[in-house]
Amino acid sequence: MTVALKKPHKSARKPKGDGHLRRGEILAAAERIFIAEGYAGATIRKIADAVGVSSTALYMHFRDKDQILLEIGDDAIGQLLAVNVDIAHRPIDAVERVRLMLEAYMKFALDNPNTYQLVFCGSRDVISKEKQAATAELGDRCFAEFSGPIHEIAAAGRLRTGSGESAAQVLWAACHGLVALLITMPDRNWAPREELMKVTLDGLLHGLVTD
Amino acid sequence: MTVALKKPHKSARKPKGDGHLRRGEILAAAERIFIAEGYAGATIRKIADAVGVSSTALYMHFRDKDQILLEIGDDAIGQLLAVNVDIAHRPIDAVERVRLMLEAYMKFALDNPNTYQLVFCGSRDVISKEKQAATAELGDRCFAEFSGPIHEIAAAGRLRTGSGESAAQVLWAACHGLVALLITMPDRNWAPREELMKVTLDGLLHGLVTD
DNA sequence: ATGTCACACTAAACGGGAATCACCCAAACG
DNA sequence: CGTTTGGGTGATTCCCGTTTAGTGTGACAT
Repeated sequence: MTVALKKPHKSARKPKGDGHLRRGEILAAAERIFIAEGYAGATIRKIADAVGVSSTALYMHFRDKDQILLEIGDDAIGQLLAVNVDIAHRPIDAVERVRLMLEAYMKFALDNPNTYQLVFCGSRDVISKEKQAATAELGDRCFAEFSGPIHEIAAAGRLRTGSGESAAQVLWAACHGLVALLITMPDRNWAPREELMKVTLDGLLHGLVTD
Repeated sequence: MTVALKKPHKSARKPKGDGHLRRGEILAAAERIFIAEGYAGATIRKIADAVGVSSTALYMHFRDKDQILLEIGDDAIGQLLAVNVDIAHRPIDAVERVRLMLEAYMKFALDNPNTYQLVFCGSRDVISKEKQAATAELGDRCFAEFSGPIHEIAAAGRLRTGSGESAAQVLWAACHGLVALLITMPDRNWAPREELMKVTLDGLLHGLVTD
């Protein structure tokens, strides 16, 4: 057809993404918007607009909105896992490794509040369970890395109370609670964050572990 | 009144609610649905249907959906506050009062997971800040009641580290974290709940308070 | 060159959410 | 009676995620 000669491309269409390039663009735009505006703010249409593509196009590359955001969450947990693995290999006391991991965890949460909420506060309302398979698996590995040094402590008979497993869960939960509250209620009269983190870690580690 | 003798008016309309009776009906229906199906499940239309009234009618009695649910949340916090006040007046050691309050808090959360999430995990996405005035105030009083015995402990010089305020915040956060995780990730391999709660309380209290 | 095939993409629509609009009806009051 | 008024309503608006049906284009076989 002569059409191509008359007008180069009257369509405002984006050129085809070579390979799976488009998928990456979508993820990048989605992450940017999600980080800035949270779950509800990151709508399919907004993401599509940012990429310069129709909203329908997102469904070529992702099953649904949750899959996009969960993939972002997976990335984030992946980073966390890497940090934990790194700390796990350091030749320092197990208690110190535990402390470093928890500090990194809380720092991550406070630096990425929306992503943290998505992954760790995702109510059953918002994201259905089946979709979280990959995320949950990464989370498990993250927790396993964290449990390592704690089981060392337990094996050394340094645990004052409870099993290694419950100690690990309790430590995680305490840190989760702190950052979750700081994130969801930022306007309360909180003591300085560093002090809260320190009191949490010092208090619990001193309470759970004999030296 | 002859009204009652006349025909019951073929209109499918509900008879006028005397006083603000209708408002209570709406709250009751909303609470039932919300407890069973969570925030997203409790839609305006569903609540209206349950009451037997058009969805528009809800806006006669409430500014918007969030006001309905927040009122339910306020009720719940009110109960929590009452429990805390009761415990606060018991003639027992301050540490024991703290422990009882936190146990009651966690029991409340686990017994009312949806309500707990609404009030204490409500992301900024879901419920805008301004609307939470009453809820926040009740929460403050609840926390103040909880802080009382902790400041007693601090004043007695029994605090191992940090201020009374930070100790109170950390204790609250740790318990919040535990129940929040139990609620949002019920399928993980948790240690028994009683053990987790015990380890959290024993650990932190032992770590923070000298005896 | 030419058919035709597959794919990346689109516009339009659907169903369902919250919220609003313009009305309406019956009771109460004078 | 007429008027007011407060508790209602159905239709509508706007936005959401998602689906459907169709389209332009590049690649490849002929």
